[in-house]
Amino acid sequence: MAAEAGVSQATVTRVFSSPGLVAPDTQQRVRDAANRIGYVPNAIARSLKSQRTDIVGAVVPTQGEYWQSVLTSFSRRLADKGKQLLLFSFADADHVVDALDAVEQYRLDGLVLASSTISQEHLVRMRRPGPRVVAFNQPTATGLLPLVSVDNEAGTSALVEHVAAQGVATAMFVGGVAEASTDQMRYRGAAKSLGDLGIACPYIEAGAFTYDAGYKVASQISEGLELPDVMMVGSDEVAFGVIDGLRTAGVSVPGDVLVTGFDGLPQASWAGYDLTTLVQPIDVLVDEAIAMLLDTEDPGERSQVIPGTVYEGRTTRRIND
Amino acid sequence: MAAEAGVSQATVTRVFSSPGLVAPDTQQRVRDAANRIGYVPNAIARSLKSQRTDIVGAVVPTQGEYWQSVLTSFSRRLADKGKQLLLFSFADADHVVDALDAVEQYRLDGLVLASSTISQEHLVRMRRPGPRVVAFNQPTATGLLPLVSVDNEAGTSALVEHVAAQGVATAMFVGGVAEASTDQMRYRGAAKSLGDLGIACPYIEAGAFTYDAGYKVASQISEGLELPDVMMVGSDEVAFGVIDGLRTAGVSVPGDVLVTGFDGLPQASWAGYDLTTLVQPIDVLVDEAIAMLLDTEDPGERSQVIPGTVYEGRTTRRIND
DNA sequence: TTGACCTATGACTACGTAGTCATTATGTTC
DNA sequence: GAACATAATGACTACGTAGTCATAGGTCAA
Repeated sequence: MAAEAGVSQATVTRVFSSPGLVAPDTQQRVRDAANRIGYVPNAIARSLKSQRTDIVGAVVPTQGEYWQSVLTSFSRRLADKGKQLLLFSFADADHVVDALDAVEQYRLDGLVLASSTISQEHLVRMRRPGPRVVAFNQPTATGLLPLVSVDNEAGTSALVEHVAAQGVATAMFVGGVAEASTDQMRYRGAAKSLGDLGIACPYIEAGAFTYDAGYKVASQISEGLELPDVMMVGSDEVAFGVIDGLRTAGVSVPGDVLVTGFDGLPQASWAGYDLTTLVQPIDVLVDEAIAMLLDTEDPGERSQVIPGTVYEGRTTRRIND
Repeated sequence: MAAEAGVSQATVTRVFSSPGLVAPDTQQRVRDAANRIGYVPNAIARSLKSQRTDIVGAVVPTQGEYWQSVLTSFSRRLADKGKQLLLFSFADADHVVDALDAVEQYRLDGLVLASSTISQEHLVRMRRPGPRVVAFNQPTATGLLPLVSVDNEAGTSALVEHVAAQGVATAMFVGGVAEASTDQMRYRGAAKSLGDLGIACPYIEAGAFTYDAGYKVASQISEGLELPDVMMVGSDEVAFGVIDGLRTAGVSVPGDVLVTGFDGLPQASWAGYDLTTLVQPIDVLVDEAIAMLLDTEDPGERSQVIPGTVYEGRTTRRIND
């Protein structure tokens, strides 16, 4: 390439990385030559030399509407900053290790660990010098890694407050996976706030954060016939299943049972469900996470817990109009 | 690192890339040293030298349930093969160029162009020596790039066949974006097959491949009061909006109008919708695309058009039981 | 015992860039 | 016009690996 343009390699580099240092006509000569032979700067070589890849890694589970929207948000925000997103996904917890192994080989500018099912052991392992690491919506990481999370506990509390205003006497919490730290926080917020009102809140585990799991649980519960006034579900996706399960069993939502979700997925506001839920400000969370990864100023291991907002849908509206 | 283990750099490399060539005890010595000082092979340097990154790029729009599931599928399949996925996403067509620019700098092992809105001009630009490129579900690319796609035209034909069996006299096609090549193919299949039955099929453009666009269109149409027997919608996501829009306006689906979708999203089989749709075998499409990218054997610019299957949901069931 | 052969390892170079330093040409000041 | 600052460029090296070639020792059969 340098030969083609009749200049030194150093000048070629300058044209593409600091054009201000090269005379206009030389610059033109180099660019012409580049177009002629299809030269494009090699990001791999640049990364090797500069020790910066301009790539941020994300370890994310392959399933779940919520994670997909988080991923989308990350991708978009990073693109705005000229960074790329390298995706390490894993189907089940066993494969997390594979993903983490791969992560270390690439010298990423930063790494996002998003998933409520990464074990503490694995989290600790990522606490090392080198690229910044941020845990995303993963309360387990508290104290182990810098963390960005929605305020799960306050979230379900706020939902309880809203639901209580509709007048309820009995309640139930439908979680996804009991081991998940988000699930625990959300249940705690609900149980505590309901307890303050003198309402008990049994925990039922759906078994997964999926529509099917919610559907199945709702079917079983509606067979048992002891329906509570409100079912607080740990995630929107599960809540959709719960609603459909109840309705299929002939139970009216919100006529017979109120239902709340958590996450604020786009589908929550779809007319078919119009689910009352705690909306996570995903873009805010993501921006915060990116800032923590890339801000060279502040190397502090601060963590951020950001509040969500309650979306009041039809699934908690007592008076049908 | 070599010094720490008391061996040459070449031996260190061998331990991590071709362990068979190193004596067991030497190997142990190297691994111990690596653990001691936290050494991990540098994928950047390896890529520079070997001219292989083990990374496949994907240019995908940031929005749309369908693309998200495609992305998920790619990520998972690639991980199985020890490859990583570098995500280049773009919000609107203007940003595609930025993504393509970035793509060229990284020497990727392959590139997937997934989006029905990348212009032919941009597609042609990617026709260059170097990494393999595959267009995904993007009929525009026919003849320009190797293509993997579901058979859009045959898909809507199959849907017509199913719908016709329910007995319909009038029809309508609700597309997302008229310029999108997938939209065109799908409409063509529907119009042709309906035409064979002597049924006209006007095209209505929702304006976007979104729930909201579908909802809005359905609201407007139901105000006009000239509802057809069946509304064939160009994508599931739009179809959900159409269904909710109709139902909100007091129109029964499938009582008054039958509705079909296209894509086969997970939500299609949710009890709330149970949408009749053309299910794309995404994993098959993705596997095929990956094979085309990575198979060193067959350098042919073959293209693959893969048939989908009709899922018969409640939205086309005439007799309510 | 000797040559053929295999195993385990080291020495060396290239991959394409960025950064440091050196060099030359071009002004600029008194 | 001498001394000096500035702009534009080249030469050179290191980043960490993979692949090629060379070397040292060991095994085996004739």
